[in-house]
Amino acid sequence: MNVLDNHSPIPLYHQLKAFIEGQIETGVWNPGDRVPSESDLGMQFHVSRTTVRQALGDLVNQGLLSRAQGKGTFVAPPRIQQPLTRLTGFTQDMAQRLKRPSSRVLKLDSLPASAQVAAALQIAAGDLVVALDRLRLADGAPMAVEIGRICFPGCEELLQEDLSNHSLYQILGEKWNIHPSRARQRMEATACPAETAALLEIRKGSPVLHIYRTTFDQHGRPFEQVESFYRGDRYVFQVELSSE
Amino acid sequence: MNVLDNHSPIPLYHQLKAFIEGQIETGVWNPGDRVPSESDLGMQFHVSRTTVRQALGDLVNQGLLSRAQGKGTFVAPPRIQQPLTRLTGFTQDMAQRLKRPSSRVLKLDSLPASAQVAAALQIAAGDLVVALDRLRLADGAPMAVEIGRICFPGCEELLQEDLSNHSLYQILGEKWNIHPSRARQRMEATACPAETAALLEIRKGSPVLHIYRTTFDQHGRPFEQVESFYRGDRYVFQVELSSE
DNA sequence: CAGTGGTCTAGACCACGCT
DNA sequence: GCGTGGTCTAGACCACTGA
Repeated sequence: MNVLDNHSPIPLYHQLKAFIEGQIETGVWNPGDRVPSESDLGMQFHVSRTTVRQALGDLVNQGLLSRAQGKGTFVAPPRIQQPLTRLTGFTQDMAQRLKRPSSRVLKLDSLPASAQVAAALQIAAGDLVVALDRLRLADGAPMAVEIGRICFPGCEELLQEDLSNHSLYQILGEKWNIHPSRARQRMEATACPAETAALLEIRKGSPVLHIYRTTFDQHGRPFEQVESFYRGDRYVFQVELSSE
Repeated sequence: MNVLDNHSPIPLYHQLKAFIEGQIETGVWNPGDRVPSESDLGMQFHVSRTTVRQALGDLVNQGLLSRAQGKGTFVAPPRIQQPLTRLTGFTQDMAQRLKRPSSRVLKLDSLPASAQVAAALQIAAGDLVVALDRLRLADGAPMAVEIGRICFPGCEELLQEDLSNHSLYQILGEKWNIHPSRARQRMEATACPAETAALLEIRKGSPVLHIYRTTFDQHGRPFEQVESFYRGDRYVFQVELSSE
């Protein structure tokens, strides 16, 4: 039996945590098992119940254990924490769904930012931004219309890029070292406007998932504002929510 | 000065936490300020230092305070990474949007689970679940229809509860110690079916945000499967995405 | 009922940061 | 040196669970 070392500079509750983590990692204790009671652990390791509780409390916070009054302390189920929602562009999103992405560029231009876009991108209204509008297809069928406004130092060179066949995010990463790291997204169900409906090959007024996204790079700077219309009958958005 | 109530069923450290949160929310204590020392708080509120530490520890975990050995405990800077998407029920969601939530119970019954619901709740098809269908209103106007299926040991007692005037999640927490901690949500834009449209006071076929959610408690057990229809013209869903 | 975790006390000694 | 938080003890009573 592992014993705790009173003279170690490592606090007793840290040593106890390490012991418990070991028991779980090596499979001695399995998910759903009840771990020894607080008094048992205290006696076994010759520490007070308070110290045991400090160790257990930390592990509960990390999600490794869960407590139930009157019943005991249990090994928590393994964390699935692969969030369903990763920040991705259309290309990667479709790849995850096992669909072949492609694009038709509707507009690629440089124009002054509207007040709303400027606010999102933290620039002045009227500053030049790159406008990139694309029809996005999955396995050759229309999936979404994206209306993008992009702004970063040197962004006007984007106008030379081939954005029909290459992922915007891939180009930004390779040529400008800009990596999307965070995005704020607003989503609602709306009736599809006529012009967009024609591109998506649906009837005007059909339900579409209407998304506004502002995307931030690895330094927290917003570089892109996109408005998208996803066909309601073809696209399901999944998200994992947590209470913390 | 606020004093703690020894005879309240609310633990002293909870009361102390509430006091401190209040000081920060009302701006009496500001980010960067040092809060009174642990011994000071103990003397001021006539509780032991251990109890003070329990309150402070919780608040540090929530990110509201930060500690520095030898220096003191400080009000933490407001978090930038405040995820826009918290796992909440309708009641809390509306409160955050500064709208007054209310409900009309459409159905409260016990019935056998469909195959799809059973799979989500990890039970056998045909096992009894509580069916709770509600029309949800914001400031008195229809906002969403929720079709809920709930299952946990003792769930049939839910049939006695007043679910028109009380939050389901609040009741689950108070009476059964069930706390939503994680949820998986699928969302799409659909045309509203006729029956639901009548309840929402919109035309049949109007765009609605159609959501399927499975909610898990603090032990990782699924206890609820809800299908919701939110009025597209009144509800915007916000989510924060991250690349990690 | 016995056993569990939840809360709480009144101490103690230590490591750290400042002055 | 002094005040801070960090660690730890040896108790106590409570609420809850399950047999």
